[in-house]
Order: sequence, then C-alpha cells, then structure tokens
Amino acid sequence: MPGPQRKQAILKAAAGVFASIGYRGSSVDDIAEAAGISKGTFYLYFESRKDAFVELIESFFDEFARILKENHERLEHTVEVGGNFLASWRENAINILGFHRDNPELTIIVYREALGRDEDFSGRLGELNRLARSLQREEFKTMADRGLMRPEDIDLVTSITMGAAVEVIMEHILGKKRPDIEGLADRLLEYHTRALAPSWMEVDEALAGVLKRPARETVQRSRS
Amino acid sequence: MPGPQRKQAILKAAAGVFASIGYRGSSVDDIAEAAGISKGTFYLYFESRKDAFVELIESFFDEFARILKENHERLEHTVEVGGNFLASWRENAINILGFHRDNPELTIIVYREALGRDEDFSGRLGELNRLARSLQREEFKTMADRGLMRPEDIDLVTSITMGAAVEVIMEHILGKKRPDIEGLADRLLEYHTRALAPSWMEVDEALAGVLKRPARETVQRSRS
Amino acid sequence: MPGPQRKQAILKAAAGVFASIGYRGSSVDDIAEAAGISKGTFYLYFESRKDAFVELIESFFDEFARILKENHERLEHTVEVGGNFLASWRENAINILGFHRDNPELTIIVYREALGRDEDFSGRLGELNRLARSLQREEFKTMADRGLMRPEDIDLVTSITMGAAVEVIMEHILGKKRPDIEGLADRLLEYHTRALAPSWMEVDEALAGVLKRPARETVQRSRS
Amino acid sequence: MPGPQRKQAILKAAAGVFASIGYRGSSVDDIAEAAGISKGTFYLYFESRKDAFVELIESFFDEFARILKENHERLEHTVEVGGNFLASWRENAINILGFHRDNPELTIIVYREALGRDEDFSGRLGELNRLARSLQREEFKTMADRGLMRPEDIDLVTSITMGAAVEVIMEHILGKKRPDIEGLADRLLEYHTRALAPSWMEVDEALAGVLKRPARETVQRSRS
DNA sequence: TATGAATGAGAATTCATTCAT
DNA sequence: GATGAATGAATTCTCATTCAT
Repeated sequence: MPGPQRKQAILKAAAGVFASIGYRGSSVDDIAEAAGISKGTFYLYFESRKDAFVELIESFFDEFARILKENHERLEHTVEVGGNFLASWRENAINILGFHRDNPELTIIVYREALGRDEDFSGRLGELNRLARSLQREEFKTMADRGLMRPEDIDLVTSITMGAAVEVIMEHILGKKRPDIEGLADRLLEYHTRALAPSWMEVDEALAGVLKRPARETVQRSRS
Repeated sequence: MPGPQRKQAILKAAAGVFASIGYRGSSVDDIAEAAGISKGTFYLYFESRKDAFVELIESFFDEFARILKENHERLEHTVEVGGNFLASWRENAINILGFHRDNPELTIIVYREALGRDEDFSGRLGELNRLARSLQREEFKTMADRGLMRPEDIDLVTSITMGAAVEVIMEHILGKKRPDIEGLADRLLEYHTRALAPSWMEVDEALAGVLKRPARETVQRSRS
Repeated sequence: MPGPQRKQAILKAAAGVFASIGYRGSSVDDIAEAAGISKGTFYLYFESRKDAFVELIESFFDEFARILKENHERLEHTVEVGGNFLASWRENAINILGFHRDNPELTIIVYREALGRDEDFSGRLGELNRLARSLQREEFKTMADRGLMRPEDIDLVTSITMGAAVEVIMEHILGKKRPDIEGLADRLLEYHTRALAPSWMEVDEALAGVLKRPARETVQRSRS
Repeated sequence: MPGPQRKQAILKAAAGVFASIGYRGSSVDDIAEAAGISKGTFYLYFESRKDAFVELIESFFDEFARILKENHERLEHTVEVGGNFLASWRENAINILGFHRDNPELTIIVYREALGRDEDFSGRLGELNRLARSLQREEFKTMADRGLMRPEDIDLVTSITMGAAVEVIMEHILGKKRPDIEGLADRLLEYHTRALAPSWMEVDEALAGVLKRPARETVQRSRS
C-alpha cells in the first residue's frame, strides 16, 4: 500500500477508535489493531498518538472553517443585496448539517473529546469555536441592523442557535442511517425564524417560499 | 473530622480537580493533595478513583433528577388546571439554571468529562439524559395536545431546547461571577415561546405578564 | 528503611550497575534489581535513569573539585612561602589517589562512561576536566615562574601528568584490594620531578627528604 | 560501485557517525544516511550494527598491532646492537602519534566508546591494550636490564607512559588541524628520558643528538 | 543488488492500588 | 483511622532487523 494511502487508512482507523472509546481512553495498540498494523508501523506515520489526533482535528477544523466562511460570505452578501436571506440561511444550515453527517466520527471526536482542556488541541478547538461564534454573531448583527430580526441579546442568541445545532447534530444526524438534512434544516430555520422574527415580518409567508417541506401549522387560526 | 464529613470534603476536592484538569487527566495524588490527605486515606473512603467520580455524578444526577421531576409535575399540573403555563415554564427554567449555577464544578464534569463513553458512568449519564429528554418531551406533548404550541416535531424541539440550555449554561453561567439567572430564563422563555407559539397566541401580551424584564421589542408594529 | 537511606542504597546499587555494564548499557530494571526494589520504587527517588546518573556524577564532581581546590591552595601557598613544594605535591597526589581509591565505582563511571558526549552530563564533566586542567596548569605556571621546574610547554606537561594519573588510577588502584597509595604517589612524584627538575636541582636529595619509600636508584653511580 | 568498495564506504561513514555521536547513541539509520544508502543495504554488507563497529575496531587493532610490533622489534634490535635507543624510541613515538593523527575517528571510537565493557568488543580491545602494555613492558625491561633506565617499577612506568600518550593524543592531536607530531614526540621523549635516565647518563647531550627541536632548557646551569 | 515499509522486542515512565506500620 | 512507601501492570515510544518487491 502506498504511503499516503496507508496514512489515510491509519487515520481512518484512528478516527474510529477515538470516536468509540475516546482519545484519552485509547492506546496506540488500539489504533494499530484497528488499522491492522503493528505498533511500530503507526510510528512510521505519526510522531505520537496525539499527533494523529491533532491531524484529525486539524482536518476537521480546516474544512469546517472553510464552510463557515463561505456561509458567512453568502449570507452577508445576500443581506447586502437585499436577497432572500432566509434561503441563504437555510443553505448554510444544510451545509453545516451535511458536513457533520459526512464526518460522523470526527464530529463525535470534536464535540466530545476535544472539550477537555488538553494543552495542545483544546487551543485549536477553542479557536474553531471562537471563529464559529464570531461569524454567527456578525451575521446576527447584520440582520439585526437591517431590522431582519428582533434586536435581541445577540451573544445569547448565538449560544442558543449554536447549542441547538450541536444537539441536533448529535441526536438527529449521528447514528441515523439516512438523516433528513433538508428537513432538519427546514425545522431549525423555521424555529429560529419564528423566534427572531420582527413584528413586521409575515413569517408564514416568508417561510413558505423557502422551506422544502412547508411549515406544519401555518394556519390553525383557532380560538377565533 | 468525622467520617462522613471527611468523605464530603474529599468529594469536594475531587470535584475541583476533575473540573479543572479532567477525570482522565487527574490522578489520585491530585485529589489527595487537594483534599489535604494522603493517598492511602483516599482509599479508606472510596474504592477507586472512578468510584469517587461516579459518586459525584450520582449526586448530580439525583439532585438534578429531583428538580426535573418537580418541574415536570408543576408544569403538567399547571397545564391541567389551565394555569399560566409560561409562568411555570419560566420557574422551571430558573430552577434548572440556578441548579447549574450552584454546582459549577459538577456541571463542567458532567457536560465535559462524562460525555466520553466510559463503560461505567456513561451509562448513568445516558440515563440522566434520557430522563431529561423524556420529561421534556412529555411536557411538549402535553402542551401540543392542548394547542399551546405548534404541533412541531417534538423530538427535534426537545433537542433544540436542551441544546440551547446546555450552551447557555456553559457560556453564560459558568465562569460568570453573578450570572443573571432570571434574565437568562426570560430570554430563553421568550425565544422558545415565539418559536413555538401557535397562531392564536398573543405572544407579546402573554410574555409581558410573565417576564421579569419585559421583552425588548414587543411593539415595533412597523411596516403597517 | 527511611527515605534518604533508601535513596543512598539505590544510588549505591546504581553506581555498581553503571560501573559494571555502563550507563548506556544499563536499564532501570537492572538498577532496581540490583537494589532489590521494583522499577516503580526507583521512580519514587529519581526522575529518570539519567537523573540518578547525574546525581552520582555530581557527587563525584563536588567532592573532587573540593579536593582539587584545597590541593591547589596548599601548593600555591607552599611555593609562595618557600616551603617544600615537593612535599605539598606529594600530599596532593595522595589526596587524589586516595579519593579515587575510595570511590572506585564512580571513578570507573566518570573516566569511562562520561567521556561519551551526552548532551547533559558530558558538559558537567567537561567542566570538571577543565577545572582540573586549569588548576594544574596554574600550579605548573607558578613553579616554572619560580624556576622550580624546567620551562616546558605547560599545556603538554599538564596532559602528560593528567594522563599518567588517570591511567595509574585505572590500572593500579581500581581492582586492587589494598592499593599502596603512598607508594604510588612517591613513584609518580619522583617520575615527574626527575622529568621536570631544573638543572640546578639536586633531585636525589630533594626526593630523599620527601618520599616515604626512598627512590630506588639514587646511587648507582655506575659506569663512571 | 563494486561490493568491497561500497563496504569500505559504509565503514567510513560508520566511523564518522560512531566518532561523532557514539556507538550507543547512533542508529543504523544514522549510518545509512551518512553513507547515502538505505537501511536494507547496510545489512547486505554487515550482519548487524555491532558487526560494523567490530570491523572498525579490528582494522584499528590490526594496523596498530602491526605498528606496535614493528616498533618493538626496532627498539629491541637497536638496544641489542648497542645503537641509539633514544632515536628508536623517538621513531616509535612518531609512528604511534602519526597513526592516531591519520585515524582520528577510529581513535575517538577506540579510546572513548570502546572503553565501556560490552561483551563483544571490549574483549578485543582489552587484547589490544594488553598487547601494547606487554610490548612496552618488555621494552622497558630490556632497557632496564642494560642499565639504560633506572630500575623503576616497570609496570607503573608503563602505565605512566601509556596514560600520557593517550591524553596527549586526545588533547594535542585530535581536533588540531596540523598537529606537530615530531615536536610532540620530542617533548614526550625528553620528558620520559629525564624521568627515567640512570645517573650515569648525560641526558642533555643524549637528547641533543636525537631531538629535532632541541630541549629547551639544556643550559641554565644556574646555582652552581 | 537495492530498497524501505513493516515488525516487535525492549526500554522508560506513570499511576492506581495495596499494605505494613 | 491515617499514612505514604512500594508495587507492577499498562502505556508510549525506539530501533535493530527482516523481507517482499
């Protein structure tokens, strides 16, 4: 097996091991066994167990950061030119959910293991977290400035949407064979839109033009 | 120092150690030192390092489960008798946020460390998580059945509210000297209420009667 | 066994191991076995195998440096006040030979192992070597200035006397049950005195007043 | 590159590596890299790392032993026929110093590394050492028997001259760009001659006829 | 011949747990 | 009860050596 391919194979095996028994709970032996190689071989490709872990984290980081930035630019641009920002928002959500669906093991690793405060990689992840928060915050700021959302405490709203996203990813995407990414994006978008909509906005209408699976209730003018 | 009291002192020290350097990153030496005892003494009170960790988790579990059940009963009862369910919800939120504020170290331990899947305590925590979800789900079910919220995908809404809560706790309560529990509860309640309100509900009015710090926007009937 | 005593016992065992199979050839297992303890216990008293080695080296260094300085001062003082410098020289030699006789294992370690260029302790030993050379050089300088020795290349003479001393120590002291320190000192002193005596000096007479065992030949005015 | 030539090239590279980072500190990788070959190739020419080391030692041994024997025979013959034994001695010294100057890496290896008692090559070196000592001893014996030197403890004198030689080689030849072999031989010869000269010998005169650079002091008949 | 990926035995170090005092 | 010295199993990492290509 050619070098780089073997390295990828080991990384894949390592991702599985880290995801299932955790970084701290795993040993190089576990990884070597999972990859079907000897311990010595592992060290041909990585300097240390942590090295492999960091490489996984980094690859997640790089790709995720790229997506977040693209999303950010799309949304900012859409708002700027007066386009349909809900449609942009939805697309962003789909990108993010899809990315996690496509990287289930890294997702587990990053959201579980990497929260611990290990000198080395917790810094890297704090960085990722700060990046995500700051982009998200800016987006909300932009929307709030244009009157597209209620002038809520943006920091708190950021926490709410990010926490919700993480939990939805962990519970509704990981472990599902065929997660309905679009449906989840629709529901998240609807939820946050209703929560944040300024009073002038015709939410039902706005959503109707954007969601793939239309909002459930819309009507139900009951009580009247 | 009498036995049970000493045991509590050790647990307290252990909580500090686990919260600051993690379960896997800590040693019995660290705990013993933090508690001002010798390693041998630690083993007079606990069978193992994991034992102490599990006891901390358990105590968190027990207290939190009690709160969740009380909350659940209060809300169910309020809905049943046609009382102000938003007020109940708010009270519940305050209880939960307050509990975490009062147990910052255990909160860190549970939400960070315990996510890893160690055979032993991950089971216990999964249990807690399942309990919280199922109570929350039932509450939403009750509300949805009575038309108090849009008949959303209740499982997903549960994930959203729980994820949001966890993130808010981690970001806006832990590490703050004087977290504004009531304000946070108000904002969360408002957010979820707006997101979930059925079309007949006069959200602004309903919230006005419940929130300590009134919703910001309320008016802004713009566009008209 | 009390702590410091155990530490000394381990150091003693380590000295034996290092002396017999070398620093690089030895393992912590060897030392632990020689000391009759477990590997773990070794690490209660030393940070690493190197740590134990360095401690041995340092103790050798400190004691030897002390002796060298005392010797130096004695000789310089004797020369200054016009005393019997050969007697001082002899006393110095006895001190040095005696020190090595009393520390045979450290002697082996220092003169064999420590010559290799390990980043850590070779520096320490280079220091010791430089100290010995510079003191010796100064002594020769003083003697030469006073006309007490031929104005040879002092650096080379220093190498000769030091090399001779090391070899004599290794071959005639180490491994002997009862090395005759005084006899060896006599012979070395006689050798170097004859080699270095200026032409005015009555060597036989001068030595006769200093050596314990008188020079052998002295007479043998043969041939004439 | 033809086999034997390649083997020599590898040995040369190995000598450099052993001399600079030591036998025990070096790896087969280091040697292979220095030789510009792969690790596998190394094993085509040598059975093991130690094998290469032993071969270097052996070649040093063989050549050095040859020189020592030639020297020995020359000196013995000169003495036998009543020739100028000091001139022979000087020539011997030049041969030995020159040999070490021409093989600096092997010199370092042999005098530093090989002192450690590794089962395998320490035996070989002990042999070399014993050979050198016994030849030297015999030479002194011969000289003493003829009254050419004071009847000193020959074993001790052997240690003195050998130790001096080693130190002079290490300090005044290795690391110098153009060591003055003849000058060093002169000085050593003069030193030992003065130390060992029987009372009948006119040392200054005898040396004057042999040294390239005449003895420094010679005169300075002071005091008289 | 030459290669270099793969192996695995070995060495250092850590730390949970035991137990004699 | 309390101690802390001692233990040894577990883990990381290295590197001499092998062998399929």
